[in-house]
Amino acid sequence: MQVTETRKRTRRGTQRVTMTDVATAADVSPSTVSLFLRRPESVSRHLAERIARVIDEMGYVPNLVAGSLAAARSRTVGVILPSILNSFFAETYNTLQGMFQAAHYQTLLGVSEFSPEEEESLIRAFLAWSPAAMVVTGFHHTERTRSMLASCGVPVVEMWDMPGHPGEAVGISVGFSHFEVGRMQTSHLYDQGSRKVAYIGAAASQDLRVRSRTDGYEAEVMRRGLHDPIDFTVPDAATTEVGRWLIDEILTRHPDIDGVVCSNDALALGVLFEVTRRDLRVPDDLAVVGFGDLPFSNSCPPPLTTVRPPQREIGRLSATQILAALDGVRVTQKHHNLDCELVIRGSTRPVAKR
Amino acid sequence: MQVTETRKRTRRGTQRVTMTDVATAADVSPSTVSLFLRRPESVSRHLAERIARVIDEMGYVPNLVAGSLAAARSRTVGVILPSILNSFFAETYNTLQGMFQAAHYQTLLGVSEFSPEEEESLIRAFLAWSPAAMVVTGFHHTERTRSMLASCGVPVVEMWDMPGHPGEAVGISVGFSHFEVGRMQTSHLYDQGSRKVAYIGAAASQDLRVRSRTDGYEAEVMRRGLHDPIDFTVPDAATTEVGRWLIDEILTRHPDIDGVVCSNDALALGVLFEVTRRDLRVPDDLAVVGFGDLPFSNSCPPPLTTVRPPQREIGRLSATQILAALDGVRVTQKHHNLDCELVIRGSTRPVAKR
DNA sequence: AGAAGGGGTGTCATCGATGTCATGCCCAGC
DNA sequence: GCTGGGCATGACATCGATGACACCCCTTCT
Repeated sequence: MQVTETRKRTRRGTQRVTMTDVATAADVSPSTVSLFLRRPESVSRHLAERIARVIDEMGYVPNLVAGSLAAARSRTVGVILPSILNSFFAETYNTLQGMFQAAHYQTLLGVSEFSPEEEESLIRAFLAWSPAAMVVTGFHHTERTRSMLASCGVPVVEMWDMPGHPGEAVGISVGFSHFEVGRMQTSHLYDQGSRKVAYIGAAASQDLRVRSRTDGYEAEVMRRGLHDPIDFTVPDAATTEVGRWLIDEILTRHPDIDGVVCSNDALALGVLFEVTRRDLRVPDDLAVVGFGDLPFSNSCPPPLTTVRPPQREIGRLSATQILAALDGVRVTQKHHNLDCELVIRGSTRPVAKR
Repeated sequence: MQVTETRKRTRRGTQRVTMTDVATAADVSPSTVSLFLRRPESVSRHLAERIARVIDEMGYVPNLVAGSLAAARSRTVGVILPSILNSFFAETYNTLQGMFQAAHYQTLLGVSEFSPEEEESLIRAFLAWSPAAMVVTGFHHTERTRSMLASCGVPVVEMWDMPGHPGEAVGISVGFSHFEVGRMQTSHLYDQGSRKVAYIGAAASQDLRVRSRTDGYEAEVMRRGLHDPIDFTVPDAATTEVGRWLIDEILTRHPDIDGVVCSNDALALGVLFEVTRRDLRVPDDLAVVGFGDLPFSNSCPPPLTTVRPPQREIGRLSATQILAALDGVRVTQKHHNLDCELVIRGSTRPVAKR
């Protein structure tokens, strides 16, 4: 019967295999193991093979907590999204995650539910983990968030928006002009024949980007000068249900509108549903333009004309900027403004012209 | 001109305010500060106030990395979801996050894109951070994932499914029977008058839960014995577009079906769109039942009959179980099977009966 | 042949907390 | 007035890595 090793049981101590265990087993020093893990090419082939074999045999998993403490940084990138309820940011997130993973950084996701306070608490929590970088959505932060981000000493990207004035962005910005989106949506409706265009929006109380799009709408309406802006924007979440309800309200009060701009494709879908119920024809009686190009937008009857944000490109560029900064490359351009694409489909294109 | 303090610059050393700095400023020992942060009630009021003030003044942020290393665990819970593209899991995640936050645990989200290998890599990364607990989706893991989860020594919850046989679950399970969902969907169609019911599904190659629902469908079809099962399930993502395409295929090959079960409401929406285009009436010519009760399901024409999974309850119960385990409560029940609700709406209820 | 150079490996202090245990203080009880 | 107990506080070793630097040994150049 084997005597149980009376290893000097310190107060703590896990069963975990440590780097020292590996080093002992491979008959090298812990530094060599550490070096092997970080820069395998600077360890001789001979030892590298032996260490690799021992690591595999012992099932060694490096303790990132200890590593991060010693190095005062981690291979972790914090990402904050406002919501995962709609698929708006999903593509961007997937791109970010993919690129960071390829560079051996781990992505951690926090969801702020559009609340700057919640965002602050998430960022505080992330920073306590000494991340290598942070990616946040938009510029709408609390004062404390701004100062934390400004002073944390890691690269920060604010994505999905474009700074309206200098100093609005804390870090690098990667996004597009929501004002321009609103203008583009509205302009397109006039161009294809609408003469009285209304706007419906949702979630504006929380999402300042919706507000910018509305501003773009109003500017374009004023420029055309055919009528006063008609803006029905509510603080509720942007759902199909709310879209139905809003268009219902608008059609009751302004039965003569012949075009509607929606802050979100989910709302636009609700508009299509309600308009169908009322036996109006789209786009002949009412042209509809949305924003987001959500998964259903191409398959509803009629397919939805919409503005497609550069979701993937935002992710790609954000990750590129951060990885460059982490590699010590000096930032040449702090703000990256991308273009959105107007995807013209059946909801604004008269059937005759198809 | 003030002489720069020639503090003995150790090789590393951040500008960060440490607990020792706070202790010095408050004229107490670091242990007391630590104790105050972890159990404020066991520090005298007098000191507590002083420490709190100093912490606030100095803007001290505890270094969770150091804390986790010392404690060999962290106040972090890792959650793995298969996807954030659809809003399926969003409600569950929000509930989890909310409950963990209330208990001062931080939630970290990883997205596996339905890939067991990707899941393994995420779990490996999370475990390297010594989380307090793990929440994963389903039972479809790699062998290494299973052994990592089994041996990591923290509470593990597998959610959104029900073990089909003992040993399928590694940890605590919180979910429902997808087989039963498929059965329920199918049975409802027969009950409301359908005589030939087809099944359309997507993402089944990755998502075994879809497979279980299909099995439920087939079992019910066999039980009724009116016809052979008609199953069109494809590996593509479950989008509206795919739904249109699948129902198109089915109606071409089996024009006589009068009911269709969809593995997902997004597919069902595509079915409604395509059926509308073909001038068929729902539910009179074709009854449709979906799964998920997505945000649009109540507002499309006609509103979609669907099976609503207990999203929030899954989150609530998972968090409760984990928090109990972390509090040292012995687990009394390892498997929690919840019920889904059949939400009957216009897509299966004949208009006459309304 | 001796000096210079350089790649590979080991030593050791250190990162910033935690948790155990010792200590000191205060007060009640006899 | 002395003892004992309980509670608040402090000292100190420790968690598992990293990274600066020392060192060794072998090659190459003069």
